[in-house]
Amino acid sequence: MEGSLDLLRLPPLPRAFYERPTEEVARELLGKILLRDHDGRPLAGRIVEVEAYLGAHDLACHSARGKTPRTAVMFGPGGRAYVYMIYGMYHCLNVVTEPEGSPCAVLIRALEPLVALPGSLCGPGRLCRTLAIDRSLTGHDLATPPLWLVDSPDLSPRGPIARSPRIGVDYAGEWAERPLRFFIDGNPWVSGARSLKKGPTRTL
DNA sequence: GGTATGATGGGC
DNA sequence: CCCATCATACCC
Repeated sequence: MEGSLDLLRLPPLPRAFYERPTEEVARELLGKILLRDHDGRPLAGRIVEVEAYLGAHDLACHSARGKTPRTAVMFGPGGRAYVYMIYGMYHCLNVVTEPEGSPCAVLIRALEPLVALPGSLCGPGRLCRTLAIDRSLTGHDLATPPLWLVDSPDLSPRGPIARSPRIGVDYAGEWAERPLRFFIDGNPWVSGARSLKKGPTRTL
């Protein structure tokens, strides 16, 4: 945990970072660092895999079915957390993007651990379990503890970025094929290395 | 290497 | 009924 104290001092990403086109934010989130203060334990990981969800027209995006209590946070300003429960057992962490009224988000799919951790950060469900992230954090401002994002040019090498279709959204018609999953090519912490079909992949 | 399936709960 | 998932079981 020696390095964690330095991480805690890094300035958070400003709201303006998130209130831009979602695909741009998704790409630039690769390499950024997610910090979690859980009961005083500092946890940290570097983002290596994300998916962009482009709003009401994107049939894979939860906001495509309109504004509901669950998805309301996506309709608000950028830079807040949207956490939902999936399959009754897991949670997924999203970062709300674009200005108020444009209900878009970026799903955080995998992190590379930066400190010793009690579990895996590979996969959206596992990373939420390991970092103790659940729906109580929906609406949380991701510029403040206990869950926040920072940039560290020295600690955040990005490597070659690749893109592919998103995972688990086959029901979304044409939107299922759009290459809106972004990941650091070759990074061992990227999910889907086992039996998941990743679809066509290309480097940027 | 691969595919199949159950767990489990809230949203619509 | 639907899942933006994971772990386990079983079969090549």
